[in-house]
Amino acid sequence: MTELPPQYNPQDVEESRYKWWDEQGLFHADPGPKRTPYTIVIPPPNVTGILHMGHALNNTIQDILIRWRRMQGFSALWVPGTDHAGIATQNVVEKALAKEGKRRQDLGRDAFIRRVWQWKEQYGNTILYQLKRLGSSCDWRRTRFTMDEGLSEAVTAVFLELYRKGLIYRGSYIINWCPRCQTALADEEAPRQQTQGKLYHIRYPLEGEGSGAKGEGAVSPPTLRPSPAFIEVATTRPETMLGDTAIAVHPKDKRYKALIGSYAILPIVNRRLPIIADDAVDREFGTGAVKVTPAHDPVDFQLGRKHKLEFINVMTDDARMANVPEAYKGLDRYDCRSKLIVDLEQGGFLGAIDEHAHNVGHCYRCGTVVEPRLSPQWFVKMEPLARPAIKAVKDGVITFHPARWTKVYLNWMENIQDWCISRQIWWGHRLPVYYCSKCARGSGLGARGKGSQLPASSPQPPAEGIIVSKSKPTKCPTCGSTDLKQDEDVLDTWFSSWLWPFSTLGWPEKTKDLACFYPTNTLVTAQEIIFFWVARMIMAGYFCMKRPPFTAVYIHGTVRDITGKKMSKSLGNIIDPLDIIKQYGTDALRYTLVTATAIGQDVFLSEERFAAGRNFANKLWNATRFVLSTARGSGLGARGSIDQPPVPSPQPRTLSVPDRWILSRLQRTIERVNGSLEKFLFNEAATTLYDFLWHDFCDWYLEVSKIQAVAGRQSQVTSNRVLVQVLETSLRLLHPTMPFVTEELWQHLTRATGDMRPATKGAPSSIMVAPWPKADKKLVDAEAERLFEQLQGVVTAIRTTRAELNVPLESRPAVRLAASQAAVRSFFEAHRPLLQALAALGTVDVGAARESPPRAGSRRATKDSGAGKAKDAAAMVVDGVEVFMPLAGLIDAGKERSRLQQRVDELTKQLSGIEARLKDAQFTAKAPKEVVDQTKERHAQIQETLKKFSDHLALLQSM
RNA sequence: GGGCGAUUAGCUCAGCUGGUUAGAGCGCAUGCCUCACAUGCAUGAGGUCACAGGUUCGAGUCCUGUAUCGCCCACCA
Repeated sequence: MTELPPQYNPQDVEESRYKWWDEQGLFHADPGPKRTPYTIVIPPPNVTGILHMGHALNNTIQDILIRWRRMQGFSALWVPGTDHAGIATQNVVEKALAKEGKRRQDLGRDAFIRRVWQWKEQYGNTILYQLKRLGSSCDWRRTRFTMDEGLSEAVTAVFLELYRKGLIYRGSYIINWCPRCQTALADEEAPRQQTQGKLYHIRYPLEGEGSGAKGEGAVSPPTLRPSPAFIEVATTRPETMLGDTAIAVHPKDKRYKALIGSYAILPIVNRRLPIIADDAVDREFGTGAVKVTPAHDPVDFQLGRKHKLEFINVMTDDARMANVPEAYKGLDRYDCRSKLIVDLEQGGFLGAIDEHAHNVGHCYRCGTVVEPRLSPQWFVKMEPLARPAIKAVKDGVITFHPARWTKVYLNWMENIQDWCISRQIWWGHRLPVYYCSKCARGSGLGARGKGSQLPASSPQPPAEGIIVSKSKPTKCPTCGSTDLKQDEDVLDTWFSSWLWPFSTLGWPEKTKDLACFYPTNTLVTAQEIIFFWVARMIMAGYFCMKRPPFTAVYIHGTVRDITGKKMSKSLGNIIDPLDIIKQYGTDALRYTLVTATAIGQDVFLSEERFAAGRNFANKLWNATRFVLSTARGSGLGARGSIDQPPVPSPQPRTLSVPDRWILSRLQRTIERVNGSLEKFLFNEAATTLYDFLWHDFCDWYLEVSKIQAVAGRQSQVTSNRVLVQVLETSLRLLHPTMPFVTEELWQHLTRATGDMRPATKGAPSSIMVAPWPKADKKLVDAEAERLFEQLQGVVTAIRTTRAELNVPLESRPAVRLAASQAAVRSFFEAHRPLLQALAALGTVDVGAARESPPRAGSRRATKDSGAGKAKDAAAMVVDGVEVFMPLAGLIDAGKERSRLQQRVDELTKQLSGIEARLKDAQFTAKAPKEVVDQTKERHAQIQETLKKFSDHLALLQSM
């Protein structure tokens, strides 16, 4: 056994230890009937991902759960993998291409896709390597990618099945369109920028109010003398008025109430526009009346659907006017705007023009103002899918932690919108949809974005010429034509990740893995993707598997910097987990992340906090060094001294009070850690162990053991056994949180003491598969805890006084202790050497408490002067003068008793009062039912509390 | 506008179903290189638990309101 260096250096152990775990196959889980499965699927990071603190927190939590369950004996499987992340990945590769001066169009679709795969092979596993640095114990043999063959098959299978059941349909949708790049943009690709614009007020004459307009197409050219009876609307984009098909007002708006249901006339075009009512209209803004252009505005689009309005597309791909009166045809959108302003002015339709700042989407690539645009897309009808997913959560089949997310989830699910699943990019799962050019001729289906005017909003019977098929059909089933083209679009990234919990286990094949590990147990993720991912997985789980994908969802907080901002590159406030690992070690990173976050609360991080984790690891390292050295010194090494694995309990009769105390504290720690982990209170589990190990074990027990070691052979051996047992057990408890340092120390400790053999023959001996500690109720020892606390109280009191009086260590003052309890007195007498050593004292006399403490010559009197009562106190002789000090711990025992007694008395009295009232027939007969119920409830409550207090009191009195 | 969260020591935060004297880490002060650890040990200072009401024998904890900060969603036509 090599000597451990006095400082823990994580760099020396982490990478090689991880490799060893992996080589030993410790991350692998086999499906089998022998053990209960416990499964987690990773939220697949983007292949383009670079590890950030969010990942670090997310994966640390998953790893804690999986390591904990693995040690508990579950067949614990953590499925890793990555997401193809359509747009993000395509962008990365496009950027690389741009450096060569090429665009993806220059390569063509197939070559570009090949290029993306190349990129993926080369860089796509970066994030997975980084997860390994975190210590994640994923089963890497099962690593999946959302565009794997198997997963792609799953995607197609689901699409086909949804289509067969009428849950997939084609319809129109508003997308962001860049007229310059000629491409559709995702919302995140069209960031909104504060822009100074103008708000134009336009007057629409009311029909039948004596204006020139008397109905559709009745007046042409537009009248130059509008009636004073008009409705005024406001817009920032006047050119879109050419596509208006309604005017909307708020249903409760008094100004317009009378107009609802009547019509206005669209100036210039002279179209009849119904005046409709909708809550979405803001009465305060502008004039309170809104022009509705369903084909050119997202909100208007929704209104258009809801009120079944006409959708008129008035622009071409490059944002020139089309489908409009001759005078405007072909004009650029801004030229059209200028011309319209002039024409409206001339026609007397123009009201005020106000300055107006608003947020406008701009193309992330060229900065052009994007144009919302109607476009044919594919949708999933969600409502039928949502029903079982709502029920599962309402029935508690799936639970959210913290519970408050349940409401958020249900609220969204109950108002669910259909899901637009088609994306106009190249990287992704291509839609299994084919068009027959012959059948589809003239319907415009093959051509995207040429001003489609079909506002389908519900499932439609399969249109002619559309074939949904697993692979390309040889000919059109309707007309027999062989001229078939696959849809150009790919599916939304989430369309593959919503299948993740079962597609990674082999679905649609019926695999052993699927039978064993599905449904999974816990899903760990952040709040941002509850809708995108969590909700959809639940729906897919019920649709495909008829069972929930998981039973618990743990939502952790967002990692923020110290000022509360989200960490992001552009803000420059990133703390890179890999830097922290390098500087402080992985365990420090994990410990700090976990302790920094209470359940579901956001995490605020500053770099200094990681030092605490590093220090803790180092503390453990040195505690183990000490325990090893004593084990060697007492001949405990080279096995034999400890007989039965895991670690036998030392013989109770040889145990001292401190031995019993630390063992008792250990049992409580085990229970607390278990309870915390069950409730997802990872911070509590970690700090419980920190407090126990640092303060109870190192600060007190370790020091005590040094003294016990010199007291005699027997106590030395016992003490060493206890040291080994407590430390070894604690390391196991801490392993899920701090895997590396615990494994390292556990290896040294078990090898030196020879007490740990693999549970299964032939299995590698690793803390990863060592049994999870169980609390031994027999070792819970309230008496020992009480007595040792007395000792701590005395030692602390003496140390405090010494510090205040500046008594140097070398001068070892004599002390007289006065204790009122006989048990405490005999304990002190038996542990005199302990007191002497821990408080650096000379002689220690123990006597009964006196009626009143002597005052003569005292420099420091007790503040408390409850004369006549026995006082627990200590008198220390400093420079020939006796200094008296109250013993806080001892006095409190008495104080607490009387306080408790008082409470018990109070409660008893109250209880009998309530009982009397409940027995009173008049009360129960006459009082309202709720009052009686309330009284009963109160009765039960007090009874429970009383019992708690009485038990505590009885315990105190028994000592 | 809708929803949610927070407000506890100088700083960053714990405090689960109400019940001993409200805790930790960092920082600060004092004394210690005590043979596991100076990434350490001992001791200490520092809190009207945002504010105002209420429920209760008892409130940091539960209820109502106010103020401030923050997040998510929708969005100013």
